[in-house]
Amino acid sequence: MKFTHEEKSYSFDGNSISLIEALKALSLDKKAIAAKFNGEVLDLNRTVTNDGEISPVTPDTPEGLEIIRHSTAHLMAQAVLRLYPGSHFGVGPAIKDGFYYDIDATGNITEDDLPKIEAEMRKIAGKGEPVTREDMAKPDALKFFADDPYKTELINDIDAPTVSVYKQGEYADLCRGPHVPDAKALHNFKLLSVAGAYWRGDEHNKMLTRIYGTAFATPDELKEYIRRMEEAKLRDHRKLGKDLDLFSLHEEGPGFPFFHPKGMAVMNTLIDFWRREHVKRGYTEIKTPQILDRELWIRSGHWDHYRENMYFTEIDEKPYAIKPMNCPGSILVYKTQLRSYRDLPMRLAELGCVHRHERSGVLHGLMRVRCFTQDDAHTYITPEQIRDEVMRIMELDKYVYTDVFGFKYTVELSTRPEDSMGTDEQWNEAESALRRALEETGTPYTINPGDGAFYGPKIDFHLEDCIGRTWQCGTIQLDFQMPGRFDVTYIGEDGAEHTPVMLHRVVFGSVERFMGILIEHYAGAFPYWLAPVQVKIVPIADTHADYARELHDTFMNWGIRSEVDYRSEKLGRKIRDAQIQKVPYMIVIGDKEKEAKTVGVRERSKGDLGSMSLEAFKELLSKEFNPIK
RNA sequence: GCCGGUGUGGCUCAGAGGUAGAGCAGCGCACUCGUAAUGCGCAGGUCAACAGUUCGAAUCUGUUCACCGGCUCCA
Repeated sequence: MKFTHEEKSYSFDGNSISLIEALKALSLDKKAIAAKFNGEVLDLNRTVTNDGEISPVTPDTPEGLEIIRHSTAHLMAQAVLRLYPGSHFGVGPAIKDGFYYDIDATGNITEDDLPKIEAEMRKIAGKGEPVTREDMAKPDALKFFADDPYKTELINDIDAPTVSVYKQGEYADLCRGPHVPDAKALHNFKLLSVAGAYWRGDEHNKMLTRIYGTAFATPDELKEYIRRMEEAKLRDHRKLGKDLDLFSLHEEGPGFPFFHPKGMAVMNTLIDFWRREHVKRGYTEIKTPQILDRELWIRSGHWDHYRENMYFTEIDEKPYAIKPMNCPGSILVYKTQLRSYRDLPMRLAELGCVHRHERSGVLHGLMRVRCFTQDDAHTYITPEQIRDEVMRIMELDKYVYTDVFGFKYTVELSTRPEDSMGTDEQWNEAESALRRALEETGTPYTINPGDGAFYGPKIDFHLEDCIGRTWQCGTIQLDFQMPGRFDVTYIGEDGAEHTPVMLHRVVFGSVERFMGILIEHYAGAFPYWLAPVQVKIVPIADTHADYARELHDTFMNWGIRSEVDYRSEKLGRKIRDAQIQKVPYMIVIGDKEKEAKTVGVRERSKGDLGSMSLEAFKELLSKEFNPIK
C-alpha cells in the first residue's frame, strides 16, 4: 500500500492499515483528531485498504473545528445522560459558532443547570473516554435504539442499508461522524444557553430542550469569542436606541416602535437619500390608504393566503382591512388610466406603512415589528423587460448596500411556497428569470426553497446584526398573478390589450429594520451625513453662550443639525457626554475663539483638530462623505 | 403561538415575609472652568397588572401583560 502527503510518501506491506498508524508513520499524527483520506474526512481509527493521499485534520482547521464541536455535543449528551438518566436525544450538530443538542430530558434543564452539566463534561473529558464507531445494519440499529423514539424515526428516514453508531461509555448515538478518537481531546468548550426547539423543526411536534454551547481549538480563541459576543451586545440597537434617544418601545404598543426626534432625524435623512436615488432612477412616488375594502384583499389573494397576518376593522358596518402590503393600492393607481406600452416600465414607488400581525414571541426591537414602513415600489413591465428591470434593481441594491453603507450581505433565491397561487409553468418561468438575472450579474446566491411570496418567487438580500443573526432587507419579487387578478393591462404596439408583469421590490425592506441594522453596523456612531446631531457646540464657560448661540444659528442656516451644551459643567464633562452620544463634531469655544471668530474643532475619533475659521470648518464638513449632497 | 428566563424611581442594579436602597440622570445652590465625569443639597417608587395565602407580601402561590434567549413563522 502506498500513501502520499505533499512531497512525502510511505509504503506499507499488507493490505489494510488504520489512518492513525499511517499518519504516525509519516509523523503527521501530533495534533491530528481525524484524517483526510482521498478528500474524505474520517475517524483516526478507521482502517483503509487502498492507496491514497492522506493528511491530518487538526483542530485549527475549519474541518477540525467542526469535529471538535460535534464531538463536544456528544460529550454534553453523555454528561446530560449521567445527570438525567433516561433522557432521549434528538439531533446535535455543529453550527456556525458552536453546537447544540436537542434533548427530551427526564428533568427540567434551565440555564442554572449548565455549570453542573459542564462540570460533568470536564470530568468525563479529564478522565478520558474512548469514542468508537460501529456500522450497523438498519434492522440492528432499530433494535439497538428500540426504546428511543427519536433515533428510531431518524433511522427509518435514512436511505442507506447500514448506519453508523458512535459509542462513548454508556452513551451511544446514531451519527455519521467523524469524531475525535477520545473525549480527552476536548478542552475549550462552554455551554451558553438553553432554549426550546420543536422536534424536527415542526411546531406540531413535541418541544425539546436545546442546549447551545461552543468549542474552540485553543483557550484563547474561546476567550476571544466570549469577549466578542459581550462586545457585540453593546452594539444592540435596542440598547443604543435608548442610550442615544432614537426610539422607544412601550407596553401599550407591542411591536409598534415610537420614534423620537433623533431617531426621526436619522430616518428622514435615510428617506431623503432614498427619494433622491429613486428620482435619479426613473421612479415616481405615490401614497395609498392604510385601510381598504376587504373585497380588494379577497381579490388580491391576501384573504386566502395572508389572512392570518392581517388586521381587520369595520367602517359603517362594512368590513375593511388594514393593509399588510402596498401592491393592491398601487394597482388601483395604475388602473386609473389606460396605459400604453410606451409608459412601461412604469415605476411607482411608495413609502407604505404596513401592519402585519406577528406572533408575540417573534417581536424584536426594530427588526421585527407589527407596523413598518416599506420603501416599496411596483414596476409594471412587459415580459421582455424583466431581465433589464431586475438588473437595474440589483444595481441599485448594490449601490446602497455596498457603496453607501459598506454592508456584508448574502443573496437568496426564494422559490414557490406550498400555500401559493398560479401554475407551475408561471412559477418555473418566473424562477428561471430571476436565476438568469443572478447569474448574469455574477451574484453569488443560495436557494431558499419554499420561501417565496404567495404570488411569486423572490430574490432576497440578507444583512447581519451585531451577533450574526441575519435579517431579510431588500427583496425583488416577480409577480405573474396580481396583474391578471386585477385585469391590469396596457395597449401594445399591436393595438391590442396585454397583461403586464409586475415587480415588487424594496431596497431597505423595512425602514425600521434597516435603521436597526444601521445602528448595530455603526455601533451608534453614525457617519456624519446620517448622525442625528452632526455638530455639538460646547461653550467653555457661560460667557461664551452668546457666541455659541450665534454659531448654532449659522449652522442651522447651513442645514446642519447642531445642538449647544449650555450646562454649567466643566469642558471635560461636556466633551465626554458628546463623545458618549457619538456626535461626529464638537465645536469648543472659549475666549480665544470668541475673540477671533473661529471655532475649536474636535472630531469624535481624531480628537482635537485645533482652531480654524468658520469657512475652513465648512470646507471640512463639505469633504465628509455625503450621498445626498 | 411554543419552551426557558426576567420585570424594583428616567437609566443601571441591590434588597428574597415585618412595610424600599445605591450610583448615574433630573432639579436647586456654589464653582466659570481649554478637550472623556466639579462639589454640596433636594426631589423622585401603589416594587409590571390583577387575584389569592398571611396578622403582615416587592419578597410565597395563581392568572395576565410586556421584555430577553431560542423554536416555529416572516420585511
